[in-house]
Amino acid sequence: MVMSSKTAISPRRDQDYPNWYQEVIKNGDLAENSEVRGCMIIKPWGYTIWENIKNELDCKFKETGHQNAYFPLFIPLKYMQKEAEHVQGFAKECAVVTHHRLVQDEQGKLIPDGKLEEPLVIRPTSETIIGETFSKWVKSYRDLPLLINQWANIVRWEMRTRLFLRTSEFLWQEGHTVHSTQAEAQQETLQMLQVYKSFAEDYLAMPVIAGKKSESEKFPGAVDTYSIEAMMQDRKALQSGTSHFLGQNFAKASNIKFLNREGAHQYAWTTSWGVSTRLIGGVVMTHGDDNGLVLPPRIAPVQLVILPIFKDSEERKKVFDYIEKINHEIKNTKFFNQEILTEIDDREIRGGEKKWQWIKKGVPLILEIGMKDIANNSVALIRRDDQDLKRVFIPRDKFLSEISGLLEDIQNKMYKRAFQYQKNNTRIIDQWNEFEKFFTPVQADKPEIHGGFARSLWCGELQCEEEIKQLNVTIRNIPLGAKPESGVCIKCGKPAKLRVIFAKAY
RNA sequence: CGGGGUGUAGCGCAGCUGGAAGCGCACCUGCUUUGGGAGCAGGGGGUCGCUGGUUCAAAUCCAGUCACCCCGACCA
Repeated sequence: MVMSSKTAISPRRDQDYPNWYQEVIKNGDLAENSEVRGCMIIKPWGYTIWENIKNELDCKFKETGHQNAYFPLFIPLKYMQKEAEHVQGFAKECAVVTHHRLVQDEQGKLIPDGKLEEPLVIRPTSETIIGETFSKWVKSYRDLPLLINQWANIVRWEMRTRLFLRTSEFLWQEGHTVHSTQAEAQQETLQMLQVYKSFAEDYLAMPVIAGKKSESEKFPGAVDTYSIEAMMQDRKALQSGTSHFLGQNFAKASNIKFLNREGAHQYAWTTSWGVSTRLIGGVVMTHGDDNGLVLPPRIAPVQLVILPIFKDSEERKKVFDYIEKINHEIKNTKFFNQEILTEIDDREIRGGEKKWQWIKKGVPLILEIGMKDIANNSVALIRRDDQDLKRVFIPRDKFLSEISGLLEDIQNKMYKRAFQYQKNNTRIIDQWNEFEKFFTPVQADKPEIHGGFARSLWCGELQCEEEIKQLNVTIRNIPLGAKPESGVCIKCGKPAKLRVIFAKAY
């Protein structure tokens, strides 16, 4: 079939970004919508990416002293009620279980029966039930710090959903820790934020801005919420991870108390932090191009795919012999101390289509091997991060000695490109009219890609924040480590010291 | 909950002035092809959302009902 457009994905990013996103996921075989409203089916290619993310993060959590545990999916209604702000924040999006069996009516239809005394809420997050548990585990300062992580699914009944970015059910990890002092809990909060930041940058090649959330954007029940914010290619911000200092709010709500060295009862200090399958959406929108997904080598399910090219069974045998040897030698080299993940695609599909499938799946390196290569003792290599997808013929031995470096180079270039994009679309703005113009599309009916991150001064008042929201722009965070400045608020003109990130967001 | 729209093959759709259920993609078989997305030939696949009504005859007309989508509201 002749493609009507030159790119593998249609529409292109500049034509219709949200639609492009959906198409990349479909063509990249990451996930699909399920029959269950708002829920997604994560397909093997997408799930392996999640497993890779999970494995790496899990190591980092353990390196920082955390242990995994598992808590119930069902939360008794009365637990939810314990922290006032928390209830308010989640009440509107809870799935509630009210019955515990099914019976058949006269027509043979199944109907719920056996009403529960107390309804159960499917966890939208686990602060409450973990808090209840921790109150039993923590008796003495000797029990602290308590550093727990859970890998789980959670449910938030969202009105509008988008694959990976916002679904009713999603996968995540939630860390929950208890500390004897405020300072230690605050340090933990920032430490895990840093773990997220370096993971996003080193593994996902996704540059992020770490900072503190404004009062209105905080996690319900938290004292302070911190986030990492990434810029997508439509220049909108994606909150990619959060870390919360919960103060003593949940300790008081769940009665987490301990005896200190002086023998006095004291409420503990807690934190929680999480990242989710949303990160995959972030990878798609940070690196994807008009030919589909582009995966950072460090989380790619397959780092190099080998495509055999032959005409008949005689050639087939020769090509496969050559390929097997090369594959074996590739496996003897390492990438970040791990065996390079290769796949020989021997499916009986025509070569061109096969290649494009891998391009759309974002595999970092594609190797084509045919009779020419055997004759020349070479390989044909395509780099996925090369916009033109040029085929380069290089000597076999040269390729083998360079493969690890090639993957590293792809990883680094992907980060640099994304970093440059973020930088190019971040502006210091100190005039309201410039701010307004920055965030207003030229075509009102069909907005083009516009805006970005505005670093502007803010007085700290909720009212200004609310007024700016009229533009669909919110404070993403207040970057950490910023030098104090004196100036005036972008909106009201009153004295301001905080330079914050304003952006449209997912 | 308001405003608009759509339900026909796995997906995307046509058919809608009533008269034998179709097209494209995907799938299967064969032959020819194979380093930028193959060609030809053949083939499989349907409770036309559901219920009722009008009619000799309903995917088509009418009524009801259910589901989903888009724009608001809500949420980030």
